[in-house]
Amino acid sequence: MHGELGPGQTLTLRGVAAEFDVSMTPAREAIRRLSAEGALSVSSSGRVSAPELTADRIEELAALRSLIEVELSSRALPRAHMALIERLYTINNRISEQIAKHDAVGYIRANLEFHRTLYLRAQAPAMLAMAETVWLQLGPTMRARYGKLQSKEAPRYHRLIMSALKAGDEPGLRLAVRSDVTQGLKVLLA
Amino acid sequence: MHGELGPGQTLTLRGVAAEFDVSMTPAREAIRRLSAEGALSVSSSGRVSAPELTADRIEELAALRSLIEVELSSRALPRAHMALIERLYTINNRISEQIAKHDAVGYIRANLEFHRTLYLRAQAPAMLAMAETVWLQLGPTMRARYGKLQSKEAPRYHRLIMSALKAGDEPGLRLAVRSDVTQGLKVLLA
DNA sequence: TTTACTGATTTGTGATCACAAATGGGGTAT
DNA sequence: ATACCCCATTTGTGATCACAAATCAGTAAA
Repeated sequence: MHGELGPGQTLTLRGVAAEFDVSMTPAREAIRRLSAEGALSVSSSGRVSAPELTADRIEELAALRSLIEVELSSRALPRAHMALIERLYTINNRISEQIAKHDAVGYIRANLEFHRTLYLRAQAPAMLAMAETVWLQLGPTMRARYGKLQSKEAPRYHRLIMSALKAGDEPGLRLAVRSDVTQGLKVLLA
Repeated sequence: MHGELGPGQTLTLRGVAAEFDVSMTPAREAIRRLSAEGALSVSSSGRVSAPELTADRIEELAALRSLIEVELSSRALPRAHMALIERLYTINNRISEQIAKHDAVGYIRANLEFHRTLYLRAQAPAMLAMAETVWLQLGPTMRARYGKLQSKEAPRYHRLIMSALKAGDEPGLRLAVRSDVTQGLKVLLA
């Protein structure tokens, strides 16, 4: 999810088992679970690797993000009080720090935390799980793109999201979230 | 997905292994994979069962169905030619037959085939997989409800879906699909 | 009748192993 | 230089096992 694996990077059962100092059995379960969510792809011979997404699939996943996350933000809006918005500001500053450090994994992690913090307020665990499944699938690709990008500014639409939250402006919030996702898509397809 | 398991019904590794005449290992992988998708829930002690959904969660899953399936139908519309629509008619008749036979599992299966046939045309595998994950989670609950319902008529909105397809009417199609899902939700919460 | 306890049984977990298939590299022939 | 082939090694799969925890039934006490 955080882009610790690049697209196409392969994993072996014994490798993962050794890395976490367990036997093959738990490693196998973890890998199979991630494959079931589409986070890892298995070749016909059973070998597992981080997925290399086609442009079509990236577009699909971005469309899913948009559908689900707009709904999540909309459901979070009535429950969003000031403490939450301040927390979002803090996280947003952390995002800028990670960008300054050129830390791709840190950037992705902080960016997702921004979104998750907002969506947790929606009290919609099934939807949040769906959104996270999508993030999981996009992780390796995001890392590959953001790793190459130098000196990107902090996500422009995050400020719009926060001010729409503060104003209780639902249409504005929906638009801001959709724009943020779309902007992310543009980066991935650039 | 088809409601062969009722809500709360428990599964054991050794039970599934014996049922399919394999060892515990493949049974475990299958069960863990289904748990990862939310199709089975695991208790804190690791025991697995078909999920018993709360009303809140059912509403969430129905909202997800609506979001994703409306989008899928919309993407399928430009590619839907006459042969597809005729196929939908055939499946819809099969649905009526299953209702007449009071076969809950057969009804669910045919109903999902109707939707899947349409959505396959969208050429959006990631979205379809998401929709199927939702169906998977709703399976046991649907069976429990439809099993009790006697003499239900065939889904009213399927005809609307087909005529909107024939007319190339996108807003009408979106509305018809949303109505069909909403109608299904009403049955589940009744 | 209900509650509490206890021992037999069931059950998930992690580990290990044998085996077949796939992979990858080095050498040979064209 | 390229394509092909062959063999050592890696890798996933399914099976089995030991063990601890949880579950369940049956009994006894209140």
